[in-house]
Amino acid sequence: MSRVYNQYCPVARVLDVVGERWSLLIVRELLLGPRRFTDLAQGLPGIGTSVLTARLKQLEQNDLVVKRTLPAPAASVVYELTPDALGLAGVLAAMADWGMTLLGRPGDDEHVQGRWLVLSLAVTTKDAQSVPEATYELRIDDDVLHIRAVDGHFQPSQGPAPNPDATITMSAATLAAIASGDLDVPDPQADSRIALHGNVTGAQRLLEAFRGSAS
Amino acid sequence: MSRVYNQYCPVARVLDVVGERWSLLIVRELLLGPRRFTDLAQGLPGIGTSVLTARLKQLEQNDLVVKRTLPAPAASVVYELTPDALGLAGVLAAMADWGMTLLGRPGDDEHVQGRWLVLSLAVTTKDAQSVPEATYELRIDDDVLHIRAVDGHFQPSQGPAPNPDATITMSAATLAAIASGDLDVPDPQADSRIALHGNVTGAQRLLEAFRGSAS
DNA sequence: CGGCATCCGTGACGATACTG
DNA sequence: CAGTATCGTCACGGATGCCG
Repeated sequence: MSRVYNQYCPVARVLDVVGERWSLLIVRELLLGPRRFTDLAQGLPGIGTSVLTARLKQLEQNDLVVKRTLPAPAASVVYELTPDALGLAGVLAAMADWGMTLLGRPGDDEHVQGRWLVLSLAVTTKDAQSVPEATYELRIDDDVLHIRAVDGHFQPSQGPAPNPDATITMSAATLAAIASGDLDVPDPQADSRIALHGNVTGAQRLLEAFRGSAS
Repeated sequence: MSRVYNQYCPVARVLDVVGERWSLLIVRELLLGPRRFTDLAQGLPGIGTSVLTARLKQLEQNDLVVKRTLPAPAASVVYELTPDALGLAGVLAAMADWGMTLLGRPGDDEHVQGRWLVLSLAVTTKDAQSVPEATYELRIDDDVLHIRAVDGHFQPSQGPAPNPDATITMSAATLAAIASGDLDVPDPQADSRIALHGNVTGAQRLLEAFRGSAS
């Protein structure tokens, strides 16, 4: 069993459960929806499969993750968060909030994945109510995910949206540039880096809400 | 330098800075005010002085902690959080919030310190506005700290209060029993475990606000 | 190929002893 | 009191191999 702090303290209890290296990043990955072992591994560059196995087992024992076998045709296994673990969303949100101020611009040898940025931007953006209620599908490099804007906040999920009102296609580097404030949201007609379809003005509002969050 | 994730992700950035073992607990200790090396060590049972030194150095390099030499008579050195680090209060609060649900009751071999509970209770209690605005001094085992109730929330700090409106004396075990919901706040006249002085009804309200937070 | 166990080198951690 | 030095142990990262 893992090292525990043996302190009767809520903060220490949290660290007992998700304080080891990689644990919270696994939760980050699963916050966008269930994932398979291999997909988790490639969303966590450098983790090593044995550590991933160990962490998933530990999270399972603490009822934060369940291993579920997909029905018939897929014949695959996915890991997903339990309702218990959804309380961790607040912790991740607080971390994303503060981490935005540390973000700067991507380093040269640094991994960049659209899902990481989208998740953090979705939970930290303060003026989500300036974005029209709709479903926005985002295609960022190889990632496909979507954001539902409802009740003045965002619900991000992985995968394509069933009925997207708008589609946004861009590279992770471009999204990083927007988040860091380096790039104003340009007129998509004039800028080949961003392609919008469907509800174009809504999509532009979404990107504008993201602009400069990491400054 | 420590292991970093090399991910352009706000959450990973936070973990790069405070993700190692003990780091966040050091921040927890300092959230109640500046502390000396030895006091930090005894607030973090099991840490080992070399690790504490290493963590303090790392936190210093990231401008989260400053080492300050106290004026004349004290001739001592304290560590305190920088304004940058105060953003971490939100992270700790979110962790305390979720950790409360994991807390249960203290284990046999578990360390219990009043300051840990008071800090978490102070930042997570939802109905702080039911407590009269005042300064409450808490003496819990060997810890002395105080809470200012203002604007419907609590500001906890270590040490005695200059002008306490009320004083509460109890053991950490008793406070744990209240937090876990095992112990209703008793009439202090009838219960020798709790001693109240000054604004007794205000102090009772404070304890009632804490009751059952960890259930 | 996805999921996981195993082995190994390196580094982080925990405990204790020691110094200014 | 405020650390540094040392050392045994454990966790991590990377690679390999097994098995459905």
